[in-house]
Amino acid sequence: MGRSPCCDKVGLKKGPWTPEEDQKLLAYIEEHGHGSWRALPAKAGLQRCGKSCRLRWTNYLRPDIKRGKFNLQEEQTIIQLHALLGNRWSAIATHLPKRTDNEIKNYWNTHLKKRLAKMGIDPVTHKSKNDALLSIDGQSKNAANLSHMAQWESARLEAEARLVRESKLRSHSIQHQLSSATPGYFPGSGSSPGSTSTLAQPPRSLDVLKSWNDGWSKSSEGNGGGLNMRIGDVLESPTSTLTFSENAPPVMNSGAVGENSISMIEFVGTSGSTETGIIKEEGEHDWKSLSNSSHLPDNSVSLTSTLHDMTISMEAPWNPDSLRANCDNVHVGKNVMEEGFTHLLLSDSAERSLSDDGKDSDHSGGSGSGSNYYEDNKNYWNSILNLVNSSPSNSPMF
DNA sequence: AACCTGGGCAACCGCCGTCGA
DNA sequence: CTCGACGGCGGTTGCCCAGGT
Repeated sequence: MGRSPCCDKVGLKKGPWTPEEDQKLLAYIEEHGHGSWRALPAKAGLQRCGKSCRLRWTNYLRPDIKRGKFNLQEEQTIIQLHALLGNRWSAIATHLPKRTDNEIKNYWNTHLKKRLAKMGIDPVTHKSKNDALLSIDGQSKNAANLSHMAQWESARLEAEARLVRESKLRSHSIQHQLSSATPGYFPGSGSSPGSTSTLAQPPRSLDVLKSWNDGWSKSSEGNGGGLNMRIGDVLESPTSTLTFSENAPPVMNSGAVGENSISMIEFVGTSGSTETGIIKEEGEHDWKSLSNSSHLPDNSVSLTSTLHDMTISMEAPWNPDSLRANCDNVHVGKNVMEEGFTHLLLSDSAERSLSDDGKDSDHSGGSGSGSNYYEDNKNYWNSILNLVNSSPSNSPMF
């Protein structure tokens, strides 16, 4: 704070880069590596600030960047990871190694966000907007929301742990590469240094973990009873850390859980409501064609990503270490990635789409489709967990 | 042909976390 | 422990261009 902007210096150029500038930057980095970004412009003969050079390099000039249209799988990955991680573009970018966080962010803001909105899905919460209109009794609502929160955070914990592990691995491998490559740039290396944010980058934070712990610590002091958490706080910001009300501990079914421990969340579904959005958009050929080609009765495809209607069973205390170990044991097959994802996101969820008359079905009482819905939900989120637990390099989609 | 408008994207801005002196 | 330098991140801006009027 109070620090002067890096480009305050008079004479430094701003705005679009010229081919000559690109060439200078490229040539310098290829020869010397970027080293200190602040010192680079002078050495490379550029009238730019170091930050501008870094951005130009990471977002445009880097040789391992894949440009052009996002394919369907990339879109799905972005959507699902966004559901987990929120606007943490760099984290999302780690699963799309050839895409920059900036590119993903732009694509989200200009395409995917609008698409989800048109489908009736809140792009922030990834919930159907119809949810807000459904009225259910207070307790079940609280329970559902608590479950929502718990599952959400569980998935995010997994993702966070995954990032920790990946960054460690990357740091390790990069140390190896450093011995044989120019600093800061590894031309021709088989495995790219990753996206913008993956270059030996430590995870940004484990704020979720911390919050969870904090919340749980608080809860241990509380009555451990009701479902009184502040729903809005939890639900409205997938990117935020958790907020627990003073007297409203998250409810864990299990008995005592030690301080600083986290209870394992298990996806145990119940019947419940259906929240859907319907894709009926002209011109969304990829999505639409998929729906047509599969076993769908019509063009209606619902994209259900809710976390409702799950109950959680807190079975055993766990901690970040156990979580990490748990992640290590997860192996995701190619089929899961290729079929499960597409299927779950586009086809599977379509089976619970709304009817064309737009009338939402009433599932509050747990209709006969509830168990299927539960299965779908479980599979959906398991697939996301699989995604975040799979190494990008292992993923067949890359 | 000229003008308007909206979409897409590169780049900038400001804040934050980390690290070393 | 403090402070400054630095890099990274997410939000936002503004330019460019294509399509419409």
